[in-house]
Amino acid sequence: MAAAVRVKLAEPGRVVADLTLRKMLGYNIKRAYIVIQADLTRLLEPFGLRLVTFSALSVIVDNPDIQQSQLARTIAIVHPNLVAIVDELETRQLVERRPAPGDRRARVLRATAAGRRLCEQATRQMIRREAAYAASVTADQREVLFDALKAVENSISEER
Amino acid sequence: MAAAVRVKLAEPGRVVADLTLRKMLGYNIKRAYIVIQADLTRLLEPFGLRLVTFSALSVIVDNPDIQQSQLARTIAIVHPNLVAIVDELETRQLVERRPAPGDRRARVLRATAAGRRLCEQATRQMIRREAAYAASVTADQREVLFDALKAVENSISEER
DNA sequence: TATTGTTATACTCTATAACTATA
DNA sequence: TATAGTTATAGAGTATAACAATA
Repeated sequence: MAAAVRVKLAEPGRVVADLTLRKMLGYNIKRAYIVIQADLTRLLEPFGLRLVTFSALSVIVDNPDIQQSQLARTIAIVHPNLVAIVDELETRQLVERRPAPGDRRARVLRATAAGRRLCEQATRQMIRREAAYAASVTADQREVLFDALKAVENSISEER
Repeated sequence: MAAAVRVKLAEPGRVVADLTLRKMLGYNIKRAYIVIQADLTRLLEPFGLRLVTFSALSVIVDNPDIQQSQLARTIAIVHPNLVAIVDELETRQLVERRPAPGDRRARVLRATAAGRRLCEQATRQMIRREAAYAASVTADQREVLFDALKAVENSISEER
């Protein structure tokens, strides 16, 4: 006669696990994103930058005289939300809005010397922080990680 | 005599790139997370589930009689926010709140038959969708991706 | 008719403070 | 004194609609 199977319930102290979820990329990437995002947000705080303002500044530095609409598309935010971001950077005199030559609707963005300097400092810190993440994986793994993230991102984006 | 270097500006049509940002894990993971998250949210819509309600349901199914506080810690959300999530699942009769034996403060969560069924169906769809992502990377790359994400997540979490 | 920049607005997600009832 | 569940609330982040100016 078979003994009754006793289902193990969740008492305090019992190990509770998200085993099913951990098999899914969506869940793993969310968990990793949350901690990285919090970590980098903290890192940028002394510079008075948020992740989005840093991203915007970085792209402006790399692409002098970029239009706001181009910037919005590049960093994947809807254009109404970019206004406050550029306002913030402009108020701190890190970037300038100038009339776009040849299109009187548009305005082009250019980083000031102070903006370029701040961006450089922040970027240096970010790279250093990233190196700390990389310490937990090999160089090969890091490369695969980057390539796989982009491949997945593109495979989904291209569908719609 | 050297010709004056003409800086290429951002005209409409010019390729604008986030090259500096793309060297950073934080940026790549954010971009990938956004598209995956949107994709999976769409997938769960027909089930009447959001990503977080699906996560909660999945952990409850896997851990019968888990306490709310344990669940909150497991899926990394602060406990006040779990209340509405469990309310939602309970209203739809996917889970039940029961008094916790031995601790009259606590309540334990158990999935109903309907909850288990819905979770199973949703999980099957999620796994199928994940397989589509996996098609853009090799099996080896997928494994490295998962391991690297967890390694990075843990390397940051352990610091604080 | 479409696009650029803008304002206003709403909705989701996440975080904190504070309460109650128990331990 | 600390913990479990709860309520209320506030702050990010993100999305849509609608407008003026211009293409």
